[in-house]
Amino acid sequence: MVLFEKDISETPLSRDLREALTNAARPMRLAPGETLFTEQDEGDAIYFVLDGRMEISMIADDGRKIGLDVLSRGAFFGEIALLDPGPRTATAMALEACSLLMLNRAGLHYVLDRNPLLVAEVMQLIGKRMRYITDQLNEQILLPLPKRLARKLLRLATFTDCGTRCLRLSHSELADLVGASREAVSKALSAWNKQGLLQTGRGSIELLDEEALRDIAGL
Amino acid sequence: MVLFEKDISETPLSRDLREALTNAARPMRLAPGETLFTEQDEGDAIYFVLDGRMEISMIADDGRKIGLDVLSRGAFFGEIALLDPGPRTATAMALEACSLLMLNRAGLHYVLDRNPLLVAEVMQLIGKRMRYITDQLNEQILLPLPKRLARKLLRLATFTDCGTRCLRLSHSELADLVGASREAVSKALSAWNKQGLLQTGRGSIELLDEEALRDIAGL
DNA sequence: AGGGGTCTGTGAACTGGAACACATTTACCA
DNA sequence: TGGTAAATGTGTTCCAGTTCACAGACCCCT
Repeated sequence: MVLFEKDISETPLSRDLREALTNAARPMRLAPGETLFTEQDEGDAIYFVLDGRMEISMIADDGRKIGLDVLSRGAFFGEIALLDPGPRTATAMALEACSLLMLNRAGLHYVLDRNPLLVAEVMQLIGKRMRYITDQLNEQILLPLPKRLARKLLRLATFTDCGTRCLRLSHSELADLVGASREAVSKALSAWNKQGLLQTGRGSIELLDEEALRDIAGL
Repeated sequence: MVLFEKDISETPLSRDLREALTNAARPMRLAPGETLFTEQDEGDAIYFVLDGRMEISMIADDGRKIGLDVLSRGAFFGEIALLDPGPRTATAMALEACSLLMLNRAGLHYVLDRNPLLVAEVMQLIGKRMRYITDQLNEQILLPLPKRLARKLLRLATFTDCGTRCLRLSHSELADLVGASREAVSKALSAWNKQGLLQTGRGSIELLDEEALRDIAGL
């Protein structure tokens, strides 16, 4: 599929669902830079991220790449082709070494047949994903670049060992994710850098003043 | 939810599903201009359009309206709150007198409990809807106004009694639907009018040269 | 008939962000 | 320890599309 929620683990799966899925799913690993699938590929599996970061993106006709999301532990992706047989709608690539859990359609139905009570929970998960996608749609269309960027930063930042929140992405990756040019992103970031809202470094950004960023984001 | 497919009837529901839903659902009518629900409303029902046209839209913080779709016979909407309890993500209003079929969450589960074989079909329908939404997301972000507009025209045009394809929407409604200003839409339409691709009239547009439009749309 | 309201056409000015064009800086590795 | 590629900073130009500002056109209503 397409747009993803980092915090699947914050709205955790029920113990039952988690166990059922884990039993039916197959673990797998990807090397850094490895492509799992591409738009138009056939495939009917959903994947859960156990470790590492996966990048989901689409390639436009003119070659432009749109990053849809960067997923880490707890997130899932690939649900569209799982539910509706047909080509994948996006490309999934490992930004770093990743460990995934893979469940294909047969596996899903195996689980649900044996455990009909889980149907409702799965449907709710899907509903949540649809909510998320429509939110993205809005933001992309309605919000000006600074807001979109601030939101992405807040969404994607993860806690480091030293307690600060930061993210490891280049300006151009970030630009893909917010649907803007690399230059525009650079300009915004260096402005915020000067104002002390964040600290940019080659390939990484550390959030210093989340409050102010949230403010810019309109949250 | 959000973005809808006119052609649910082209990918028809199975006879079984259709019957099951019809039995569990409740028919209802809306007067022209009547609002069925608004963003933030509570509600857990999905609706099927039997007759008339429903407009689905979202209101941005700044008051701007984004039209998401205009649905007629065969389409459904409201599936997000059906699957995931929570506020509605869009507003549904009747453009004209409408006749709908309403099915709430309890109804859905009633149907699926009694008829587990339908689970797979329902999931596939949802998957299709997700495909559709992500397509829209792309188009909105990637395509320039003329392409978006031409696609909308082709998508929304319906056959009239005299065999031509036309649509009954004002320029500003159309502008909302393609995420552009009324003026920009007017300019494009009157240019195409002059070139003979279509025939504009107060509140209606008749497609004359679908081939050329498809070409502009990049299809 | 007339008159307000909603549509539609079309200009002119403005603007966010893209595209282009470089100058630096930094990492890394041969 | 240079050398090269990637990542960044910043300015300039350009353009699609918005906003603003009107002028007709058409519609319905009393």
